[in-house]
Amino acid sequence: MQASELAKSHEVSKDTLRYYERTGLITKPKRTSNGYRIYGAEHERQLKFIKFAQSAGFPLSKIKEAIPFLDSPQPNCPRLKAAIDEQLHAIEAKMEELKTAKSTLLKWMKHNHASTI
Amino acid sequence: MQASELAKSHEVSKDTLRYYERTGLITKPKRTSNGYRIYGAEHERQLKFIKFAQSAGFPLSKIKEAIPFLDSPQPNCPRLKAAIDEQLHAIEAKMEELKTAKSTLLKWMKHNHASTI
DNA sequence: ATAAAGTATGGAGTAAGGTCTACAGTCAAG
DNA sequence: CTTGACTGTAGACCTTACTCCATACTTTAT
Repeated sequence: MQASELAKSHEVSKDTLRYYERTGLITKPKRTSNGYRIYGAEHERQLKFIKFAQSAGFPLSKIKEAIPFLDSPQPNCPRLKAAIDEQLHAIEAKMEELKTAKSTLLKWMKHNHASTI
Repeated sequence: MQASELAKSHEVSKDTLRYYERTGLITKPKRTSNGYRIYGAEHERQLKFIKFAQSAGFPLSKIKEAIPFLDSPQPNCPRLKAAIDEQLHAIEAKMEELKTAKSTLLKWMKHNHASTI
């Protein structure tokens, strides 16, 4: 698979693919004799994971740490488990924050002036 | 009130105060004869508002637009109301996203490998 | 054969929200 | 009167996650 095909099917730009490669988020693809990158199923898995993890709020730096475990031989990696756990807590915290923000906005909406804050 | 007092009491750095002033987020404070800034209750209100609005997810650019209405003579500003409404929707959307991310993480936690994604 | 489209490279630029540096004037204490 | 803490300035730098640029080679289509 060439760059543009992978890019299109995963809704990223070719630049982003190169960026992910540079920063070690995805593994370096093999090249054709002319130097063109050849991507495979491995890269699709990685991209899928990256997109999910991003939507779950992980920064790329954290995602990068997890990538090696993606096709890990040991399925019950405790480090990965810990990372997930940590992120679950982060998500809960963020949801609490949003709830608070929401109720403050609602209160403010009613009174409609800053002293409510 | 001098810079460091305001900075400390509102948990921002003096640099941030200067940054906010430069970018028009807070009003320019008067100066003593030697050039030192003198902050007042006005600035405290502004900082309080900025911090709240940030926690509600507003970017500084949006916050800046709202600052003039903070002590607005018209209490029912429709533009402000619209902005709040918009942000409320953004918050709801974000919460939905988080819920999805959370349930995916939980599923993943059970199966504990990437194919779950 | 030639042009359009695809790929490659290193490096610069962007946006947001600060943070830091270097240099200088000012004020309170010993 | 000097030392140290505080204040000021302009402007460079930081982090994150890209995005764009100039330039150049290859492949595909007409």
